[in-house]
Amino acid sequence: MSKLVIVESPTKARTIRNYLPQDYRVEASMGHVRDLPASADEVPAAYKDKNWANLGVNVEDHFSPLYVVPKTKKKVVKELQSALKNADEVILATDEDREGESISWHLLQLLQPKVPIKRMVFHEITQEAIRHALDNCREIDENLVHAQETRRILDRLVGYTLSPLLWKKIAWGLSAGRVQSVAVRLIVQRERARRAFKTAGYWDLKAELEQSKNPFQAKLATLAGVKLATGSDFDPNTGALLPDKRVVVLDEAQAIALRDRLWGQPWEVINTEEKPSIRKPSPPFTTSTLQQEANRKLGISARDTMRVAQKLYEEGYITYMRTDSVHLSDQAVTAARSCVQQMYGKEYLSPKPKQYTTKSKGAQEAHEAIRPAGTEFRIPNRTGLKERELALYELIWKRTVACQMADAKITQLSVLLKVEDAEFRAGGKRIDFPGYFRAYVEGSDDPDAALENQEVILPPLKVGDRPSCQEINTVGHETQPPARYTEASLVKTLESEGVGRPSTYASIIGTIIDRGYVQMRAKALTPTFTAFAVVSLLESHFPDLVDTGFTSRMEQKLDEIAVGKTQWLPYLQGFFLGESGLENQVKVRQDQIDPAIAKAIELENLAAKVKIGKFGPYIEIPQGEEIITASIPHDLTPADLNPDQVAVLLKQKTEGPDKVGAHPETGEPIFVLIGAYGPYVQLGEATEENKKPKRTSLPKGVKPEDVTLEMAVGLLALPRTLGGHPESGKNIKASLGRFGPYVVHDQGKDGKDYRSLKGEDDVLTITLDRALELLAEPKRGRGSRTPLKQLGLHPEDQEPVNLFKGPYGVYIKHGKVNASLPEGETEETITLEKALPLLAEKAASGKKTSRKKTTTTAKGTKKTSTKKASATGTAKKTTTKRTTTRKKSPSKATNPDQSSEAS
DNA sequence: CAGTGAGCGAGCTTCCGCTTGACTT
Repeated sequence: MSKLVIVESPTKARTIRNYLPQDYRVEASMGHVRDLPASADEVPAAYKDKNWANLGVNVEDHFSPLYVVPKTKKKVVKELQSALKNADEVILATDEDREGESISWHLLQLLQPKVPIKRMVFHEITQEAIRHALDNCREIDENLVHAQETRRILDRLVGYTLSPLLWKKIAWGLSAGRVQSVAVRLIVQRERARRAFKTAGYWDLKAELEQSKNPFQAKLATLAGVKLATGSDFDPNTGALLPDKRVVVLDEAQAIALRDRLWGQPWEVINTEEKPSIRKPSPPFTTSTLQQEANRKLGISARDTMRVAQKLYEEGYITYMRTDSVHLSDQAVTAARSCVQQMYGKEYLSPKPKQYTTKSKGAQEAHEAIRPAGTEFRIPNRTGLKERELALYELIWKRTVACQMADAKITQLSVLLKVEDAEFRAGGKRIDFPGYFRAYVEGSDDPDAALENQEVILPPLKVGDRPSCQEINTVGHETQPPARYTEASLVKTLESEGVGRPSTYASIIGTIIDRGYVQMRAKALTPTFTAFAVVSLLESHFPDLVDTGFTSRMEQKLDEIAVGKTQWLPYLQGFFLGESGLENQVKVRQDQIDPAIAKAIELENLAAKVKIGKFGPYIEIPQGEEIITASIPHDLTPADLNPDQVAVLLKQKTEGPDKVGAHPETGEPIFVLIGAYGPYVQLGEATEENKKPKRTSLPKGVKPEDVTLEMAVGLLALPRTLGGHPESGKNIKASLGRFGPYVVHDQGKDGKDYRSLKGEDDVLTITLDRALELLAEPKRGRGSRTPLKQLGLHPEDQEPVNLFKGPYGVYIKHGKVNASLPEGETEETITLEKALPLLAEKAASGKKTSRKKTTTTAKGTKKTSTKKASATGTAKKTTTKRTTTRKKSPSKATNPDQSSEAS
């Protein structure tokens, strides 16, 4: 018998195993093990007919939730159950935050252990900390569990009542939620501000001066005693000059006149100022700040940052990467300080060890800040890490070490000069002591601020000096509209408002892109027409829910619930039930909202009306009696749509499409049109008998106006046969596909071998030789790398059975079936004979039902059958039987008498 | 993929947060 310890992550399990006695077995739960049913096919048969089955919460019965084990967690639960059989004690060691406490509670509910149970928490993985935790076990904190459950239920209620309203009023498959809708709204608000922004121009003067042969620069500061306008005097949102600003704004002519008037006049220094200041190092990384900095300094997306960080964590380089805490353990502080001393010397050490305090709203601080792991930090270039992993580790190392370094000491210099009635200012900066600048300077979205650690030298100047003027230049400025959000700046805003959690920042952006609310343009998050429509609806009917303050108010209540100050049930009742509750509010809106209005988007300066249709956005223009409609290409957002483009779309409909010419052989006309998937060429007109004339999209980069007759004929003739393959004799063809131009070697029943064309290739002119060259290159991507070892051919189909190395170990591959090596087998010991039964077993069990998301957005015309679950009645039944289901209201959790109704 | 936009009306979409999975068609 042994003691079973359950933690959340397998990596953590592996580490703490070393610090526990031999008779302790450590397993990982892999996060939550139960949840509300995600969709209809997860609802157990016994609940299918309940009207709340889909919601997963029985609002009428004390908001009792229906919990199921999701398909992906069945395996983990099974393993935990079998581990439990040999245990004489269970120790729940999940994280000490709201979600972690809840995971422990769910494990208890699900496993129903008959042996003693303990709850243990620790914040550091050291021998001492774990021993201490083991000696100080406690009970599960029911209040904290209630707080989590309240959060979970509230999110479900918001998401699953608002989303259906959007389906009815705007478009199929849309979504709304406490977090995503706030994110989308922020992005839409920013775009609105950009649209409303009026660029303003202002001018100033810059003088090139010289004092004792030392050149320096000065900028016009005041004119006749009045301050000259600078960028900060304009409203960043509208671009207009802020009211009540006593400033003078120069236009170009005035600036030139002033320059000419001042030219040749004597200059005099009238004041000098020296202001000492210090800069303090930024706190160590949290998930959010790491994502921001990796994005700014390394150009890595939030998702990739987390992937790389996970790898570093698993390999023991850094501490846990999903955290909202800036706390450093004592050993971390000591390690950082010893790094400073060794690498930079004693004078660079901060006088005292530094601790930072977390400022974000709603932080739960279950973990440390992200830092190099261990009691001694490994020096980045001695780790053997490469590329992104090295870059990210180095970033983390520097930031952590900088935390324990001395402040930087700077002197700001300011010299005021007078010429006629104008005053110029020269600014300088002297770094008296670089301090932590030696290790780390925080990146910034503002390029000017990135110069933080650079000196600006001024010659020694004193009052009464008369420097000579070499040159005066006029400088024009234009106010810039507020920048679109990037991943980094959105995460920053969400975090500071307390919206979303470390584990979700990276996926929030994925969600709103998947739903078709946002497109990524270079680094800028650009909202779509759908986002405009959805945000308008939510703002006018549910303003509270899409306000950033909603989450902070919720968090406040949850905190009260966690300490027992507030009851969870009345809070949910107040939120959902009654006259002003969400349920009724949605019902009322159901009748009030006119879909025609909800689907329409008002954009100023645009005669056309934009509407959200079944297949995406389209424009609508009244033309006399009738209304003309035209699709807007899917990759066009409100930011791109201007009157010119509207005119083109309109013209195509009224005057017919642009004719490129007549086909040289058939004489049929060829047109260029713009549709939802962008510009395309069409042979002949669409008529009753020829409903679908031949059409081909233009290749990327080709503009509709550049299409020649020759090109159009070539495109319409695709796919083009290049000739036979010298070995197989089968045809090689070139064509355009979903992912751009390609060549294909069609080997009949042996499948097709595809290669994408490279940048320099043209699908219309590519030769057979070049195609063969491309086909000879190995396929890109991981699926077709060279195998580690070839085991031989499968006796059934004579297809190769090979060994590959994946990120999770070596696996056997036969066609599409992958099987991992069983315990005890290695690359050397495995043979074809041993591999065959493994593959057969995998093929039998591997009838994956994982539903593939279509890549089309909300409006996508999904062609795949959505009736998978009901189509196989028998399969469904067995699934339901295996589902461990418990309906249990948390209030009953402490009352064992009532839990017998379960299952 | 397909160049539509009305609507017979079955059955479906959708939330947030915790974790790793096994790749790619």
